[in-house]
Amino acid sequence: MSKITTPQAIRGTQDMLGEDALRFGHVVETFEHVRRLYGFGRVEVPVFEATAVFSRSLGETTDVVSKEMYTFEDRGGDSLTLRPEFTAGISRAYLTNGWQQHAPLKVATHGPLFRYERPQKGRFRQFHQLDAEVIGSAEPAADVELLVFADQLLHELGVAEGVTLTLNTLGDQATREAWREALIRHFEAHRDALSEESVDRLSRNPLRILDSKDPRDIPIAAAAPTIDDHLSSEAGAFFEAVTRGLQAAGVAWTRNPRLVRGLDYYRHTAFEFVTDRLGAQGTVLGGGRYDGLIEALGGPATPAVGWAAGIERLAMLIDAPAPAGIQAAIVPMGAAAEAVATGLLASLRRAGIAADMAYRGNMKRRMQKADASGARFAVIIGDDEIARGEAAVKNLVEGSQTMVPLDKVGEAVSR
RNA sequence: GCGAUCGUAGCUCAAUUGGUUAGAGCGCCGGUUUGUGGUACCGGAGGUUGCGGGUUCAAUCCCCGUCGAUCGCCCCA
Repeated sequence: MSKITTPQAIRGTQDMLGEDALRFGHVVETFEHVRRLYGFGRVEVPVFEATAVFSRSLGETTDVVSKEMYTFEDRGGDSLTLRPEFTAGISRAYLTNGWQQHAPLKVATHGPLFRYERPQKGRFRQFHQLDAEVIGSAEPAADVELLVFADQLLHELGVAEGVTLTLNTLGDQATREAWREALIRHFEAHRDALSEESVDRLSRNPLRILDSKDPRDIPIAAAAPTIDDHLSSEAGAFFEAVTRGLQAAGVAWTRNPRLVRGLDYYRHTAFEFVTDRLGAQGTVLGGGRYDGLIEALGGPATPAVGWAAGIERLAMLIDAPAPAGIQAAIVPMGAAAEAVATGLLASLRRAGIAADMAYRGNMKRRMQKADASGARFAVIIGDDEIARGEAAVKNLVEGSQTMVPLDKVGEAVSR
């Protein structure tokens, strides 16, 4: 007889219980609350899509597509991919459902995402994000609203301290191309002094040299031409409008001219809320304007802007939420009392009172569980109480105990 | 894909330069107390030291491999 080996969890997945689950839930609940304040409707999209949804939006040749997506064939031979981000799926839904009629569409969602990466601090293969998008508006006011939303979320989570909003503009298409060419010229001139990785980046993704961590690259990146030298007047005015909006709303920010996005469809605003409290994974919320994406999916030119935030990373930064606790724990003694207690438990819960009862155990055991559950009251029912139509209600905080008619227990434990 | 560190009870950790029966706290179960929790005391269950191989009279400890975890690099939509 061979021993059955327990299958292990997949690398980079997490199981959460207790405090971890509380933290996660608190982040999500706070997001749901704030998103309503800003008039963002809830949107639900599938966890998997045709691979083309993501490969078109990311560019077919990138490492990201070839190595870092969970892609597989279904039984019909179609290539499917577990979503590595929200934006592409929401954009696809926008097109295939005719949501243009709702433009500008303000939507928010949260849920699991999947990337085939080596796990490290704050980085998992199945991870979870909050997401907010405004699709169909080219106004800088949309960028401002999303940024103020993000800022309020971080404040309500209590993590704004030590988190800074770093902001940049990538300009319009002409700006971006001119800047890119100037950067390549600059780095090409210093090719010999760059790190091996950055020489490689030079041909693959030159903008990324700007945020290299290698000490050899940092002075060269610091001396690189900035986008401001190439900013068209329209793009400059757009950025100006965004920063004025932030000023008016009282949101603090700092300019990071080296904040970039690798993909061509990003235009204008790019931003990241960063902290130094999470090791190498300092970005807690990031996003920007992606005016070119929906066209890349075969749709009409559609301006859009959005952000996403890692739930796990936010959960690591917040203070531990207090466990919920319950109002009343029912402690029956004997079979007759259990029947009465089952009825009382149901009526308390139907009245909106959080109550619980152990499945089994003697009185001592049940009292211990009542205490451990954080209940404020224990409702003790034995044969004596049943005979009198009463229950003994014990205040577990103060230790005092009174007899209460069964139909008044709800009031007694609501104080 | 690469590098560093680490795998001992359900959890957090001990165990002398390699040494004979691998310990403690917490948790769990029971008792002191068959109708009263939190504090206290007593007892109990629970281990192939991740797995496989090697060196040795002897391996939790040293060596090799493998699996896993953590942190970092790469990447970051």
